[in-house]
Amino acid sequence: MDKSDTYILERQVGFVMRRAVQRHIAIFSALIPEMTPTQFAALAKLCELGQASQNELGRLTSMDVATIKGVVDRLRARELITSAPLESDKRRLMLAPTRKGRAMYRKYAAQAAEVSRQTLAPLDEGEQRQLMQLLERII
Amino acid sequence: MDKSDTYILERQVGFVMRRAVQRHIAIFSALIPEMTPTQFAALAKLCELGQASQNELGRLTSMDVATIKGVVDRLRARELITSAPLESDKRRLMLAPTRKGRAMYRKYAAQAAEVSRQTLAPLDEGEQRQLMQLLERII
DNA sequence: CATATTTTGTTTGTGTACAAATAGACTGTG
DNA sequence: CACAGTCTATTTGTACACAAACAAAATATG
Repeated sequence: MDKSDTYILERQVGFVMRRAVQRHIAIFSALIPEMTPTQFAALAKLCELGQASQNELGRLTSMDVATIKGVVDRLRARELITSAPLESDKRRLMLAPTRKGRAMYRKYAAQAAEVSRQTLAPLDEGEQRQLMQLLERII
Repeated sequence: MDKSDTYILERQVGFVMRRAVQRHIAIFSALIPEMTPTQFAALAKLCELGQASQNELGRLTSMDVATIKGVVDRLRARELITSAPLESDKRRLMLAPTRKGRAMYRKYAAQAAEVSRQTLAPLDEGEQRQLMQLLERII
């Protein structure tokens, strides 16, 4: 039995990425316990755009239709965003941040950047850039 | 408003890693539709160990107690593993792969390695090693 | 114009992932 | 021995994540 054809869980990208994501989420929820990374991503993107349909927002935040629906429902329940059917295209549900949602985004944007900083803290600046570039290429 | 203090979702490690994991899982389920990455990880580790308690297996595969329970339940339902309380310590639930479970692991170990290969395919060998090393340091 | 196709959103079902509460079994220390 | 603290497993509740099936609205194409 050659060692090279042994499957070693700890050396698989999927396993290592899953653990890195776990650590990232732990850092996020320590710094921003008020919402999840996913919710913040959706809110941030919607604040950046001003408004967007649910489908559009899902595509831009890499969430499928069922996932974005749940996230939007929870953000709306907390009155961070509003939703209304579009007159000119009744299929589409237009979303926009509320005043409260924009305030929430402004309040935590700096913290969210700090989450990224802490996640990457074990690496020096060059390594951080490298990691980001490599990750972007395997998306 | 300085561009440098703008929060850009696409440049956050968490977001990029989440997308990379999504792609990885898509590759995995295309190559191994029979089980999930998590289930395969637990089965692989258990085959490597021969046997382990549920708690131990959870720690070694980075799954918390509730998560590993669900995974174990599903693997047992498919008769890929067995479980039995340990005589010498009645708190512990000892797990072991069944013959069928070991066969399943052998059958898909090469495919699972191929999943890692395809996930990293956009990178050359040096870059692949680099990415793995950088990821391991932010765990 | 008529209808085939596409787009958007919803619903249902399954599978991670984690927090918090609970219960039973073990261990250590007085 | 007693019992406080720890360990293992279970349960409940919430939140992604995705597949598949569905309905309604819009668009394309003949």
